[in-house]
Amino acid sequence: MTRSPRSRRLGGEFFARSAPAVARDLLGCLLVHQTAQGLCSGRIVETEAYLAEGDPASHSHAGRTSRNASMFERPGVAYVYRIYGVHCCFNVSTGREGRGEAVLVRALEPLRGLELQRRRRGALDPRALCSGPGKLVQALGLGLEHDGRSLLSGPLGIWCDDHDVGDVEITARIGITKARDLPLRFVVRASPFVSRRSAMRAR
DNA sequence: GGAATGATGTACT
DNA sequence: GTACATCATTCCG
Repeated sequence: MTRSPRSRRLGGEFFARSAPAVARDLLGCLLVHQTAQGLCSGRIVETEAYLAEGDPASHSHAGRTSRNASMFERPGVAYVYRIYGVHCCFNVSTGREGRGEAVLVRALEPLRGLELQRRRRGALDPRALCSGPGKLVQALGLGLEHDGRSLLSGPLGIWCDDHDVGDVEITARIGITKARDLPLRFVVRASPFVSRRSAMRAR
């Protein structure tokens, strides 16, 4: 696997596009988090788009609330929420400010800070470190305190190094009960680091 | 005030 | 494949 020497931080214009476009283009980009413990990063291999309209599965579907407020923030702001009382999921707001769109990052290929990531998650196979939305949040040291923080500057950000991800598979989203049929999940087909659950379900 | 519900992960059969 | 931990948010009365 090659790494380009040049990488650039994604700016507001990248996230200002529609959620599906952002979700697709985030594949291959690097999610990076710098803490006092060290720097951790991973290459994004699985995302899901959640829309502002016509998407009952989106947290913004019923309008703006205190929980989902970050989805309505300027594009490039983190939306982090707790799920099942146990885990947290990491999203980025997209589209026009106030619209209520976001992209959920579901899986990473761990890159830098592997030791620290293992410590946070327990001694594990690299494929088990970030292969799920709750896992990657834990591995990178993210949490609810990052909700509402901008990714455009500061210790948490997304970088692009023009890595070629190859074939992208587009499927239905995982783990939702509404709008199960919308093709809004984007997966790097060749990656062994994606979440394991299948999008295919009998209906 | 009370109850239902999850964009999950892990362990176990 | 199924069971369940665990709690903030949301919705209803």
